[in-house]
Amino acid sequence: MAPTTETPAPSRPDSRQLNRRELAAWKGMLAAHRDITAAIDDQLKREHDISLGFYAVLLLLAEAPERSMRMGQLANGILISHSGLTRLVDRMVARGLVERHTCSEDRRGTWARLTEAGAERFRQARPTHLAAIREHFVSRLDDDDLERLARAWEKLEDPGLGPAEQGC
Amino acid sequence: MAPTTETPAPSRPDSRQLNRRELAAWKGMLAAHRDITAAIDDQLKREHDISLGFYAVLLLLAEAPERSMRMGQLANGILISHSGLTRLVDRMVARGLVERHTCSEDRRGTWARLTEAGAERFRQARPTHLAAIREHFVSRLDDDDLERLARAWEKLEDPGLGPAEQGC
DNA sequence: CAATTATGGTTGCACTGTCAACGATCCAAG
DNA sequence: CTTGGATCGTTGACAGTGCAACCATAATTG
Repeated sequence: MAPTTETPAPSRPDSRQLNRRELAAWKGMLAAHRDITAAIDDQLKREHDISLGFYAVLLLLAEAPERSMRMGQLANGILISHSGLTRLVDRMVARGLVERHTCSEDRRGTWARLTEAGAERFRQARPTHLAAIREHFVSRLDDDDLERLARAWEKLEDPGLGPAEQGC
Repeated sequence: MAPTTETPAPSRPDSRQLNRRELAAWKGMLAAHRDITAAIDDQLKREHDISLGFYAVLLLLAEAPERSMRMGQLANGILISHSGLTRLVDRMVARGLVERHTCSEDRRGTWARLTEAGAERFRQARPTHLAAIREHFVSRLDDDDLERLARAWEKLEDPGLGPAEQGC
């Protein structure tokens, strides 16, 4: 049950300390995630005046039929709470990137639809977003690294949760 | 300049689209980070009534000489803004886990010191934190995975930034 | 020493997010 | 129908964060 121990003498009752390799793998992910997402967010803000949250919504809507999604779908898609999405969409509406319209079939529901300005903003921002992911992440790893990473993430997926579709 | 293209015909001017492997490696990191940190944060809150932010401060202080650090060091250590740290420490002081005391050498400066209650809380929470990292991350990967991950993170480190010591 | 500049930390404000409570609407059971 | 519960989205109260401005103190320089 404990096939791999690096420290020969686990003398302390400080059970389950992480060894150097485990620590590097763990802390490295935290640092990489923090640095890369911050860099991408900064760049989107500087060059296109939108946050990463805005971008996520633009992406999902741009790829959706009719450029529209129900609020709930959208919230699940970008993994944010319903109330969080309400306010995020509020801000995007205020900026003219998205518009709300209630649907006739289910009058509880609300559709969020990309405006033409929103679609245009997305077209402008997407190359920046892709280039930033390349610059800070993809281009620094070789194919083998990427393949291994992808497999590792699969092993980490929690079976309890659904697939949680999220945009790129 | 484009050594690896998976799609044979990059027909669109949609330059630099990510291929499937790249996308899986990237999105997987986002999902894994989100899920794991949320799980750890929840568990710390449930079992020890502290957030991950609290834990980071407890950890750094517990390992520091005199259980004390200057506010600035601490902010750098957990990678938060100075103002963010001020308020984080405010909350910890209010809960009796940390105390402030100005230092005599440089009277601009402030030390944050772990109280006995804070040290005790850390002793209680640490096994939970370590076990959670094992459960959600380390135990699902083999030694080879961990080694590859650790190497990958090194490749991603931005040389512009300092080493950014952070606790486990 | 005085004047200037740099540094450490806190505060005001805005932004972003969550949770719990709510109003509206739909649907299912009687 | 109508009543009772589920579902969809919004709102209020609040936690947490960053930025820029600020005060106090130190360090530098004339």
